[in-house]
Amino acid sequence: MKRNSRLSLALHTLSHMAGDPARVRTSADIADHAGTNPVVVRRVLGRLREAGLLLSEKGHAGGWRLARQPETITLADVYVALDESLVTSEPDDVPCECSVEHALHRRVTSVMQEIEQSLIARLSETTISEVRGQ
Amino acid sequence: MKRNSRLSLALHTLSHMAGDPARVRTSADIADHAGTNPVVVRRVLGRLREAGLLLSEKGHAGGWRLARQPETITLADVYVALDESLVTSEPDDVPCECSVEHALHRRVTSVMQEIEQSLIARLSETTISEVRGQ
DNA sequence: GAGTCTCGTAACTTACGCAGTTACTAGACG
DNA sequence: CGTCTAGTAACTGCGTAAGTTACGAGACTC
Repeated sequence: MKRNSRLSLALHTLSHMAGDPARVRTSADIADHAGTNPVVVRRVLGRLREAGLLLSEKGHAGGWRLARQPETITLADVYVALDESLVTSEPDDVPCECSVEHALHRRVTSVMQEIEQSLIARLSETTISEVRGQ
Repeated sequence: MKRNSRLSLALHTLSHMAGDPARVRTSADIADHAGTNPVVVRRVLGRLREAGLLLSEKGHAGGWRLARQPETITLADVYVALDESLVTSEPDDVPCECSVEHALHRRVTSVMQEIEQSLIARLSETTISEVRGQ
């Protein structure tokens, strides 16, 4: 995918965790299963920890585990935690005097934001537990 | 923006054309107004020509103009013509044996496609003529 | 306390896409 | 024939993200 590399890794990992919440996994284990690098895993999962979805512990027997019951974590929680966005809401950095461009930008941005809300609403209908059962 | 650079250029140009459909514009004129390069303009508008939205003519007094009445061209037509896509529908190139990943991929792709259809439906409610009037 | 295991993070490399640019060809007009 | 335009190939530059290496900070075992 494109921007969904992080999202795929996060969802994949959390879905597995939902199947065995007690198990603590190291970033090396996760990276191995996902076919990537431990540092990449820590970068991505670090965002989920900041969002309160995961806990991480250093040292012997340390690693990653869910911070909440898997039934309470939705795909939307993960999407939002990773700051994924369709709109990219740039701060209108171009000081354009063209009224057509302004009107257009407002229109498109408005539709995009509405669609993004629909996406989040749809993603929030599925929890990371439910995905496993397909 | 990110992937919306082409879309912005296309919509901006077509909105102006909607205000004066008879006028033929050169890629140099368009590039100048949009703050970009004639080759970039031809690349982007070329896609719209392939989609039947624009006509282009070479030679003296040549240039670009609308192929249809501006009232019949919607923002969705432009979006689709540019092959914009939220899903990026990769052909599942990873031969992953992990059932969790498969279930996840199906679920996310399904939601994304549904959302993309909503986006196109919303964009099709506005024509390039209407944008001018705000 | 020494050794080991883990996360946290900085710094660098690599890959990729896209805008921009240059330069050329192909038509169209006068 | 000269010029004006689009069409297109080829290259550069830039930004983003993944991958990699390296090291520091805690936490546990002995």
